[in-house]
Amino acid sequence: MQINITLPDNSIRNYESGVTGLGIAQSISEGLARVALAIEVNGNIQELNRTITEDAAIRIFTWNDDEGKKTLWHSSAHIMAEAILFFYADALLTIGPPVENGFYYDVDFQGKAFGSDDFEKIEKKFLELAKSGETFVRKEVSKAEALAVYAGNPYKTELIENLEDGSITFYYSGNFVDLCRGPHIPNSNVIKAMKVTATAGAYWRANQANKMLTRIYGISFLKQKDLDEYMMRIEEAKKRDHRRVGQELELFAFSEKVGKGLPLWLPKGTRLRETLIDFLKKVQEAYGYQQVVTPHIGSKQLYETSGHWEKYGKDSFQPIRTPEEGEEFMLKPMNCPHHCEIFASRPRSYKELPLRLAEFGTVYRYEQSGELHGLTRVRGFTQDDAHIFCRPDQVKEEFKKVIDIVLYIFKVLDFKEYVAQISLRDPDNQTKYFGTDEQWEIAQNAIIEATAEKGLPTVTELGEAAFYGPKLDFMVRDALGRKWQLGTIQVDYQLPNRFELEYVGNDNQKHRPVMIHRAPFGSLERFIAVLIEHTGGDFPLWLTPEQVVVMTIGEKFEAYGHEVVNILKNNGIRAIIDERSEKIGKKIRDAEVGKYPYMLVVGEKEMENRAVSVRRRKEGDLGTKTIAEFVEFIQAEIAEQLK
RNA sequence: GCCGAUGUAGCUCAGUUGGCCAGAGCACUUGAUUUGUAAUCAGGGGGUCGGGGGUUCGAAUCCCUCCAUCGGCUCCA
Repeated sequence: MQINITLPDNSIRNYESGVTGLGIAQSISEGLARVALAIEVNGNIQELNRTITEDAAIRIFTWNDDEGKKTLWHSSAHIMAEAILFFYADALLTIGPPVENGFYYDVDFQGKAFGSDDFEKIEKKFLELAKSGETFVRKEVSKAEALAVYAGNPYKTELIENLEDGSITFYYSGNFVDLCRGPHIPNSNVIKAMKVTATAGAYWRANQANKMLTRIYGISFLKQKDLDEYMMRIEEAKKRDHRRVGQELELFAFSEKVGKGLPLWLPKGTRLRETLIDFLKKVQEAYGYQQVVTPHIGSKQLYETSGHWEKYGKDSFQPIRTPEEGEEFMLKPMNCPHHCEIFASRPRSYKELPLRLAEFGTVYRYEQSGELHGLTRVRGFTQDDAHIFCRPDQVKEEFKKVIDIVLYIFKVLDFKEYVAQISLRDPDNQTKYFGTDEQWEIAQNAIIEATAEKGLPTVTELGEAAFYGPKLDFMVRDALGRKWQLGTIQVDYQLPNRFELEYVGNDNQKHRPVMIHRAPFGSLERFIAVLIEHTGGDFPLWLTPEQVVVMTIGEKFEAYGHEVVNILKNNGIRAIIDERSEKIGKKIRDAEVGKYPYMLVVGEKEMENRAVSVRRRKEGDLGTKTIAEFVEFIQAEIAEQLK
């Protein structure tokens, strides 16, 4: 019998019923057959060696497709598990999926230690097994059979019990068998390079109450060269790590004496911070925001009113007490309750809405010690926070304006690789949220509509909402590909209720405002960390801590050098002088390494002509300009960046 | 918080079959040099070897414990 196979280009080919994916690949080209890893048949990804007996639309996947990589890595997880069992026969296997960069297998070593010493022997065994040319053979088994095979393994038993009888499959490869849905690559011998990259603890089923397993991460490739390139990329990325660059450029530091997770901002880092703050203040002023300032602590009662105490009391620094009266105060974990009280400080009219209160508010949160990470996860940080109090009918419009601010900021900073994520509540677990279904419905729709009307591409995540409302988060990746949340915009009907906020409408009746929480950077600390990693510390001219280094040729020109610096400073340009008795080559090298954008060399001929020799970092000598020309030149460049 | 790893000068790192006063480069400092577009030369200071405890005639090196950091997990208002 003949069947019709539809290829991705919509062309149709005829095959004998029972043809395999590999057969189809071979009929298209031998080259394709050699690199084919998996096939999609009517939407289901499966092995190339499975037969196809009816008309189908297919796609063949290779290393160049995510599906191909995933299949290869999934198969690699099996081979790694086989290698692990070779050395640790008693180890209990659990799950071994592919991930973004490679794969892992979670193993219960039953008390035996597995450490970095094991990496090499696993890699060696892995390559040996791969080379032996194992095929992956699929077998359907009954639930009873499956349970019998895994009688001694509570993890697999638990997995099997949650599966439908009749849908359970095992995969045999070499001497190894694993409960697995598949699919797998045709033959393990295509894998030529593999590395065990890390081990980590991981809770069974991601639940802290369960036993901690040993997660072994690995990555595999079809070519040794690809592995080498991958390792090189990781090394390059590490050079951009904000913790390293921040130390090298003297932006911030940590001190054990001060406490972990509490960054100290050094002068240059502070200058960067202040520049960002000034920039954002100007933008926000243009959008009708008003700056406010509130204290770093607030009475515990404030947070009982807001609900934060109930929800996050355990995750906060514990309240501090006044010595005489025993009043309890909390280090503020949020600015919003304070801002609610500013709203409530006098009667409000509908005419003053939307009221937009902004504050660069420093907050303190208890983060688990193992979770602290450079500037991206700290215990004390400053939010570029603001709260918009508005009428319910203004929510969508205000939300759109905030999106405009975020997108403008990202544009100026040349941030392109972000993901806008709509975080909605978990429909299966609504008890962890405050508020009525109706309010959630309205708020969620406002966000969905606002992003749609702005044409902002978004992804939607259920269960990621705040306890008081849904939000739109802007996610970015750091140098090593880890995801972090930066900006956030959140709609909140709860806090105005809890603080009984009211305004008088044009009907002379009292009404409840809606709040929008928003922070385009999220936290300055995290934002700067990501900025450092995206730029490698090579900040845009307008933002960099010191824009110009004036370097003197000899001590005769020091007075002139200082004069140049003063003129630059008077024109709002951040400049310093290097008047060490070093050769000009040394000064230039230090400035290049220190990432100062402009170097101005001043010597005899410059002094005579009231000029400077301009050198742009990474580009080299740009020739001579008068001081006035240079001021105009650099100001034009800065203005262009802020457009 | 949990699992694993790491911790030698301000920074990057040498230094294990346990054994001379613990080393280098950069940085810092002093002196000489006054320099023309990516590293001038010579001297000097600086380390409770993360903290504490133990084993030993003897510990940076072996053991225990605490702390910090790193990679994950969990969490993230």
